[in-house]
Amino acid sequence: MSREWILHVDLDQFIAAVEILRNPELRGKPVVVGGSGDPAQPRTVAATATYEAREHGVHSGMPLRTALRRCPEAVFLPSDPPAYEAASERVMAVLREFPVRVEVWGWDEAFVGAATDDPEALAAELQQAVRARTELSCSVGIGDNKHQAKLASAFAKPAGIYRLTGDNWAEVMNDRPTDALWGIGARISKRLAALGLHTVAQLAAADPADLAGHFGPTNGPWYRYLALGKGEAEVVTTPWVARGHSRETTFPHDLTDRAEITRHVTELAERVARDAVAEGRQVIRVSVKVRFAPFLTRTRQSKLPAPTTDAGALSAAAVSVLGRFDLDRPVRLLGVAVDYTMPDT
DNA sequence: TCTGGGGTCCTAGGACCC
DNA sequence: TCTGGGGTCCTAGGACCC
Repeated sequence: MSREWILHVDLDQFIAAVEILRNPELRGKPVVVGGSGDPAQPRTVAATATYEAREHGVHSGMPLRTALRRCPEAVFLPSDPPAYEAASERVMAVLREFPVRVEVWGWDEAFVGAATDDPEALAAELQQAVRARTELSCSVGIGDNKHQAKLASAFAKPAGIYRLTGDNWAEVMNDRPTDALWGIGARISKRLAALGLHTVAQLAAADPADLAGHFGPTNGPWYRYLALGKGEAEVVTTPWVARGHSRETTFPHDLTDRAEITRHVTELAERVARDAVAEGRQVIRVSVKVRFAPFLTRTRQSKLPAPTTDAGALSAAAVSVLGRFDLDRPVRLLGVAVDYTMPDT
């Protein structure tokens, strides 16, 4: 008797795997990918590191200069988003050939909805097809909903299959810390711990009204739902409509000259305008982000009088918003973000 | 370890209006 | 008149995720 399952397909070491596919000599070596690939460049971090590099204490998010210190023999490669995008599309195309529903969740992940009486067999077929057609390895999690399937794929790594459902949720998850849940990070986990809620089981047993008082009417009760193993179970196959778009730059060295800062904001706004035109979207709000040295981030935003994609109008708006900052400290990052008008609203 | 870039969603507070 | 309450819009910031 077949029923609905949610599978989470997670490509293993995706970025590194794509790089190794292009250059097989990298296989088995410590490889670090990030930025322009120059480990001497300050303020650049690793997007990913292979297991061989991780053995030296290198991990994603680590500054490249630190990675170089820890693993001088590592191969440093520049990040190449178009290559990852192309590889990702090949994988998603393989998944779509099955009689399933596919919801793409970033470059290296997808949720798959399927009616089957043997989800493990389907998972194995997906893995084999992806490997045969793209030479990429993936892990597959099986669940009643996206939350369970997502956690399950992490337990399946590398290249495995794992089932996490209401049947084994408590047994597998109850004693884990709250940040094991998908949607609870270090900050919330710490605040929960301060309330005496350290484990998933403790959070599941907490009073929803109490949680609402501490974390808001939506978030508080939602954290408890996560701890109970609940989650979204609908696989949406229609393409995602982006809410907005942004461009930002961290400068290798701080900016102090006002004219130079204004010039960079103008350029970022023009890039965002080109992106909006390319995506065929109208802009309704413009935000400017300034990160001051050493690491203080501030944003200012402004709703436009009317939707537009005009580069001149967007840069003028961004520069006007920039004028509301006190630029009395060195600047390490500038960003321009826009919100799009949404169809049917 | 001196901390990227690109997203999404939620919350809180003030303005404004009735 | 010195003062209520609700609804909505806008802004700034925080948290999370890949």
